[in-house]
Formats: sequence, C-alpha cells, structure tokens
Amino acid sequence: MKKNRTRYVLLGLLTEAPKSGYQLKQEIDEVIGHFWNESYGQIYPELQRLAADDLVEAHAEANGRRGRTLYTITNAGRAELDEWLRLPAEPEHRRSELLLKLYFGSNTSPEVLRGHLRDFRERALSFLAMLEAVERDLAASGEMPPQAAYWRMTLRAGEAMARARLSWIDESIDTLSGLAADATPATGSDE
Amino acid sequence: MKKNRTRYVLLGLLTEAPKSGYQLKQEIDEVIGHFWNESYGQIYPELQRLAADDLVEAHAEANGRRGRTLYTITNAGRAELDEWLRLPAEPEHRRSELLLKLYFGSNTSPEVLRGHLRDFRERALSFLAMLEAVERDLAASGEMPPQAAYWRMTLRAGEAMARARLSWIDESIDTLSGLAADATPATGSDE
DNA sequence: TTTGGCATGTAATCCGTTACATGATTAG
DNA sequence: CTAATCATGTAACGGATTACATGCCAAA
Repeated sequence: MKKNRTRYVLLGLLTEAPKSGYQLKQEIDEVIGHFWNESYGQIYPELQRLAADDLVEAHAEANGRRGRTLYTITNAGRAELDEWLRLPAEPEHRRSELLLKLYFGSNTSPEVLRGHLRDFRERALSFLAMLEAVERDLAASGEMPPQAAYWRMTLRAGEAMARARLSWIDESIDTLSGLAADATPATGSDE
Repeated sequence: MKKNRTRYVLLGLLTEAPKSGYQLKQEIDEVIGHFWNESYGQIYPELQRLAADDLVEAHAEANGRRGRTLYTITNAGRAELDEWLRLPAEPEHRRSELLLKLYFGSNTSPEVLRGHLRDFRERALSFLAMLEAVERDLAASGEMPPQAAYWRMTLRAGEAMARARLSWIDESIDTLSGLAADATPATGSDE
C-alpha cells in the first residue's frame, strides 16, 4: 500500500551531496525532469518526514547567506534506498490525451487532429535535441563520474522514445491527410 | 483549471452506442487500456454528473434482466465532446519508476537492475504481441467501420513505443553486463 | 527601485485508487 | 449449490498540483 516514491527520489538525490529543498526541486526539474517530477508541496513535507524518521539529517545554514536548510542522508537512509532499489519497478500505465483524441477522431475533422500531431511533433523535436545535447555534454566532460553510465542510460531511453514517437507522428499525419482527402472529394486534387 | 478527462472518455465512448457504467469500464480496460484507464470510483459519479448536466440521458432498464442503467449521449454531449477534441492535447509528463531506479543505479548492483530490465522486457514483449494481434483482427474484420483508421493509429502508437522500449532495454542490459564485468574483475572471464 | 531569483512553507482542492458493501443471475 | 460474473455504488485514503503567503538578496 505504501509506495511514496517522492521519498526515494529525495534519498537518491541526496546520496551525491547534502542539498536544500529548493536545490532538490531544481535538480528534479532539470536532470530527471524527462521521466519524473515533484512539486514543492510534496518535497518540503516529505523532507520533514524523512528527518523525523532519521533517514536524513537537517542542518540549518545561517552563515552569511539567508537561512536555508541542508539535508544530509544518513546510513539508515542509504539502507532504505537500497532496499527500495531491489524491489521490482512498478509497471508504467501511461495516460495519453493525444491518443484519446485520436481514438475519438471520427467525431471531429482530420485537420484538427493533424494540428494536435504537429504540436506534439514540435515538442518531441526540441525534446530530442535537448536530450542529445545533454548526452554530448556528458560525453565531453572528461572526468566521468561512476554514475555517468546510469545517467546515460536514462538519456538514451528518452531519446529512443522521442524518435519512435516522431516517426509514429509522421506516419499518422500522412494517414490523416489521406482521410482528409477522402472526406472532401468535391474539392478535387488540392491539398 | 477544469480538465476532467473522465468526462470526455465517457462521452467519446457513448458516441457509438448507449452503454452502462459497467460496460464502459470493460471497454476502457480492453480497448483503450493501453493508453488510458479509469476506475469505477470515477466512472459512476461522473455519469451522474453528466446526466445532471444533460450531456447524457439515463435510462433504467428493467425488462427481464436485473436492473441496469444505460446512458445515451445527447446533442449537448456531442457538442461538448467536439469542443474538447479541438483543444490542444495536454503534453504527457511521464513518470517512470524503472528509469528512476536506473538513474540511482550506482547505489545497487548491476544484477539487480538487469533483473528489473528483464521484467520490463517480458512485459513489453507480451504487450507488443497483444497489440499486433488486435491490429490483425481489426484488419481481418471485413466491414471496416469509419473509426477503424483512428483505432489503428492508436494501436500503431503502442507498437512503436513498445518496439523502441524493447531495443532500448536490450541495449541497456548489454551496458549493465559491461558494468558488472568491470565491477568484478577478480572473477576472471566468467559471466 | 523594482524585478527576478533564492528560499520555505501551508492550505485547498482535485485526481485517482482501493476497499467496502450489496445483491442478482447464470453456468457448471 | 456455489462460484463467477454482472452490476452499481460509496467512503476513505493517498497522491499531486495549484494557489497562497512570506521575505531576503542581488543585479539592472
């Protein structure tokens, strides 16, 4: 019954270094944003719970800068993370509004659907470009921390999905063009 | 602020024929289950709200069979659906526990991660086989209702994603095998 | 000086699942 | 007779987003 993945995301990110709630949010958005997200409304309360359970330690920082609280993972925290990592990962049940609209497509015009697909096409393109840039940066950074191989795998996952999505979108736009032509035979050979 | 996609799923499915809440749930699981899901806890209350808003009409069926309520979409309901279909589809923000575990992979052993990937590999394989079977059935059924082209597009989306996922999984299992070999050089050339 | 980023949090609300509860019908 | 399936619903809970609220500091 308990899953609370927020907990493990925070523990996982804290294995690298002590961080504040704000920093954690930034890192989630920037680094694992392509397959995970958390909001402040989850992060801050969860950090308090983690501290109450002694899985992290809170250290108020008051030196010079305005106050912020850094959280450090404890040994118990690392043990809890390790335990979770061993559990089978939950299967993903995706929910796609785009596919829903396509499935009900006969209730609207192919033009409308093509518009939706073009929106997603653009998004997928810039998403893919972004991931590829990150991967290049990672490869270019000489040091190569031990985690780099794992990070790269998640990047490759995003890229593979984006490419598959793109070619499906192109195929579907073509299909819809055919349907649009069928639906308006009176306009002749245009479009 | 209002999205309430349940509403539109129900309206969309009711464009084909009047159905009961139970039937709607079956259909969601079987037909659009690969990209959408709803639970009874959402369906039944939502049907009542739809009826209250005159977007569907409830007809209690008592003839012979045990009572059930069939819902029929109204013209207002069709108009509402059409309006929604024109709105841009929400971008999908995926959440993948598998990628999360991989990203934090340096905190556990490559063997654990390979196990997770193998689980997902099996699931993806049977998922793909299922979609391909449905697509074949659809192609084989002579009549071809006007919606068939739209249905097929959603099937092709699922297949494209499953294939991309499979080849990424294979690649990642290989990568992890390399990491496992690096981590245990003392055992020699085994494994 | 005012805008934007750093920083932290709470409250309201909604979305969604699961558990609970009930009962009829039908096939074995 | 009894198990499975049809059929409908509510209640409780938990997961998650959004809005609200505050205030400092640095740069333009």
